[in-house]
Amino acid sequence: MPMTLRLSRNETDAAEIPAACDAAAAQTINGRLRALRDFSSRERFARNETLFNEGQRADRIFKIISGTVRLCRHTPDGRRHIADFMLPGDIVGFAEFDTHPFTAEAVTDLTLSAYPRARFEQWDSAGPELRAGLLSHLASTMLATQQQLFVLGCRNAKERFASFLLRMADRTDTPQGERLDLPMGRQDIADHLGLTIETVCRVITSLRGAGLITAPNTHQLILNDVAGLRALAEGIATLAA
Amino acid sequence: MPMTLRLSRNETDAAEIPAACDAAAAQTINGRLRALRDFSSRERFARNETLFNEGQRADRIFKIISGTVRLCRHTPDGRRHIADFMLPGDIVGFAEFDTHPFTAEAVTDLTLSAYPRARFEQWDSAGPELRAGLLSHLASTMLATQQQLFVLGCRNAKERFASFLLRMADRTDTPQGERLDLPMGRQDIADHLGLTIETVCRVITSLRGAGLITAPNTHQLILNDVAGLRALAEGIATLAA
DNA sequence: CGACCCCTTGACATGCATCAAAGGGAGTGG
DNA sequence: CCACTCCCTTTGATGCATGTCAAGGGGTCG
Repeated sequence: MPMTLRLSRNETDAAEIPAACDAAAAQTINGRLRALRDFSSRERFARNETLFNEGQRADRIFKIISGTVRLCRHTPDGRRHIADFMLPGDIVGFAEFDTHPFTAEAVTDLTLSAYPRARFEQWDSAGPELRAGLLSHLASTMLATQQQLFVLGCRNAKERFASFLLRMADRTDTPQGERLDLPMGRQDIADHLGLTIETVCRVITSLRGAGLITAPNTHQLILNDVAGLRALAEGIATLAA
Repeated sequence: MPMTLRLSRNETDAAEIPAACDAAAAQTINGRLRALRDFSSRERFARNETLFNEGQRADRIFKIISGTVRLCRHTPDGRRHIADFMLPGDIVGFAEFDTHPFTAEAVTDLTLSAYPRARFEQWDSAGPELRAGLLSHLASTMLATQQQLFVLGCRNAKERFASFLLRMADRTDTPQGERLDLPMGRQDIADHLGLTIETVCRVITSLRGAGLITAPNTHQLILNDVAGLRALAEGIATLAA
């Protein structure tokens, strides 16, 4: 979420509608990217490959087509923090200064489109819609980052994990009872939530014991009780078990 | 830092130079605010007064003239998280959507200028400079938020406090050996760093014991060894004591 | 079938929170 | 000017959530 834009489902969908490819559409972010199609390149990365490293020059904008990316930073002594995961439709690398503030790695096999940033930022042709779209996206990215800050600042392990699940379900439009895909491993989740892998495992066990979730397999969870999870995430409820 | 803009020292200073009040200056953020002078109001708040509450309509932009503001959120069960402190020169309320995502309270007695947001956002007259200025400020705000996320995600109490001190010293241009003003109380620092007030006190005691800092009084600290503090903050060094 | 990798669980350690109480410092009233 | 009071800070004693260390367990790929 930091330094990146996340497109709302609506806009992403709209971007796929050919009819939207007119002059007005070029004034949205996705419209602008579409206008740069001829300058873009489709690329693939294998699991755990690096898209770019922290400090590297940020001259391209990436739009995730399929797969998941993690944005992470490292401490000199080897600890890792995952600022956020980027899902299909998300855009990486737009809001940075000239260098990337984090490393981007493929969590799964990955397909993306890369656009030259310099062209994207030729503002001369940018209309008020694009400007509004950019500010609005920056604001929502900001909001998400601030939310995560709140989570790390105030909440315990179960609350953090519940927040994470709810956000993932929300981002992927997964309703209660459906299988929620978690493409990242436990260690990634732990590094995102400021916990250890063992604690994440224990929390999952505990939530499963409470009936809030079901775990068909390692990378899929079913949220049985979204309201309960929300109560847990908000700190309204505590888990007896 | 979240949802807010922080002006670099340079720009703040430039804003005070009358000669800068020409057409070009109206294309910077501070220039734009100055152009709205006639619509602005100077206001004062006493210590602990509330500027606005979370969820309240965000129709004004505030520029801190003197004093300190805390931006905070509360959990339903009473825990509090301070996203950031706003210092003189900082701007609050710019990057939000239509409602404030947090509560703003006066840490100390406070003077500020309030500007109508609607007028600020009449983009018709905005040139490329203002646009660049806005994006650049959003990006740096974002960077700071992400940095704080990293701190809360990866670091222990001493490291967090050292990071906090270094950032405060940096924001206030306080060099090593000079008194660093900490207008906020220990509880505020604790809520900002995701710690308890007792832990903050113990950390201070510990850093003082190590000679890294001196504490002339509660609201002033002297950083005796910025390099040492930086090593601590980065996780390179540990404190023996 | 075996090896590897990741996940899970258990036992133990510890950093920080919690609970409790004493120690300033600033403002107020005598 | 001093004493009182209130609020905040500091320190101490103890407990708990989470980290650390260690040992299986299960799925996947060759």
